[in-house]
Amino acid sequence: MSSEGFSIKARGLGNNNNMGGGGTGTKCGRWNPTVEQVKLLTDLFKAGLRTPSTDQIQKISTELSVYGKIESKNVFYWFQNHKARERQKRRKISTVDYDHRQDTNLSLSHRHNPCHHQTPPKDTFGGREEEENVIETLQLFPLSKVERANITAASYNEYIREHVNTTVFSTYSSCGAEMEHPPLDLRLSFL
Amino acid sequence: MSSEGFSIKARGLGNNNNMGGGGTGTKCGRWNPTVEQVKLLTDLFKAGLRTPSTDQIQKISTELSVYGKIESKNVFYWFQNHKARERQKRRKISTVDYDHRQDTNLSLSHRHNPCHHQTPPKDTFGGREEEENVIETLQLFPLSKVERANITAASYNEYIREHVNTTVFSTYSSCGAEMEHPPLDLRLSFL
DNA sequence: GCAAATTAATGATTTATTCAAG
DNA sequence: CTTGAATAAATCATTAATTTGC
Repeated sequence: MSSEGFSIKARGLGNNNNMGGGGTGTKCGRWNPTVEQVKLLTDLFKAGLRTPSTDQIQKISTELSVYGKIESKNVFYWFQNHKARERQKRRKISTVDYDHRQDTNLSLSHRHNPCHHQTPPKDTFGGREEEENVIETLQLFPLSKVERANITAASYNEYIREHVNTTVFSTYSSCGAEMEHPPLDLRLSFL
Repeated sequence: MSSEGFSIKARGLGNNNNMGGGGTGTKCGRWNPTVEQVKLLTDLFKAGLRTPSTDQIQKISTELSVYGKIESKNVFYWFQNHKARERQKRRKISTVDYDHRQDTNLSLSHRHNPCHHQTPPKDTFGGREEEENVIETLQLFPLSKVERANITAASYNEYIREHVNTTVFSTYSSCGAEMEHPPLDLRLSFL
């Protein structure tokens, strides 16, 4: 696998430098959203938009470019981060609710709620403080048709190639029913 | 309303469960798993166990019996249901997607296209917290119809790596936030 | 008041899970 | 059972806030 023209970002402190040093015009550091941009993005998020499609990202990006430099990826990342951090924020506060698997909270052990996994029905909506229920003008539209995404192996190869060059892990073991799972092993000892 | 109900649990160990413990007078209609039981079962499932053998079921059952009443069949059914419902959940989403999930036309580029798959956070099962109202598709006007090209964290990443370094336009037009914010509906009209 | 030093936010990447299709 | 796709979680890195000493 010959690496092509990708460069690996030096991780860890070490490389600092002052990109954009001169500060003249081209500041290549990172996107720095203007208040208008953030406002719009936030509104969209509040309206319920969580993971915009490429098309939407494109439109949003174009629209926001009026307020300043911006790229599609910035929009994409913004939603990823915002979504994750809102969730994270929530999680920190309410350590309750249902079982909330994972987390491996070491010291989280009680909660005797006869939880029922899967209570998917219409789910009791509207609880979590985020009540920004879609505004009337916002309509949920069933977009067009669909097709299954058929991605060729090409992309996967590239993906692998990228990672192989940076980190060698590919520890796909998947031998049998059990896989490694640190904290879990202890609990599975009885099997 | 201040019925409280759930308050933040101090990280104490507490431990209660055992409601009905030995099945004494408990609502013995059907098995009502305790959190510990669900936790372990979920962990096993996550670890890859999908269809435990009779032997495994027996062991699991025995192990879980310390947390409360349980029978082998409960374990058996749990796995059957969990597996089926996880799949069902996923399918449901895909079906819904039939309306909006456009997909990438992968036959377009030779390299790889960024694709994106929109998945509503209906991860109700054990864990993801789904708070905020999530909307799969947010459309103000029925204009968009054929969308393709989707994005994904990984692929977008590659995409960026491959094609980045371009489109660095400095469209600084408005340097500041001056201008009131029009109503949301108007501001989102571009979508 | 103003910068260097420190801390808080948050943009950008990487890694780990998960479900499904072949 | 292998591999494709798509996240969400975790982490890294840089910019804005702020604190602090002068």
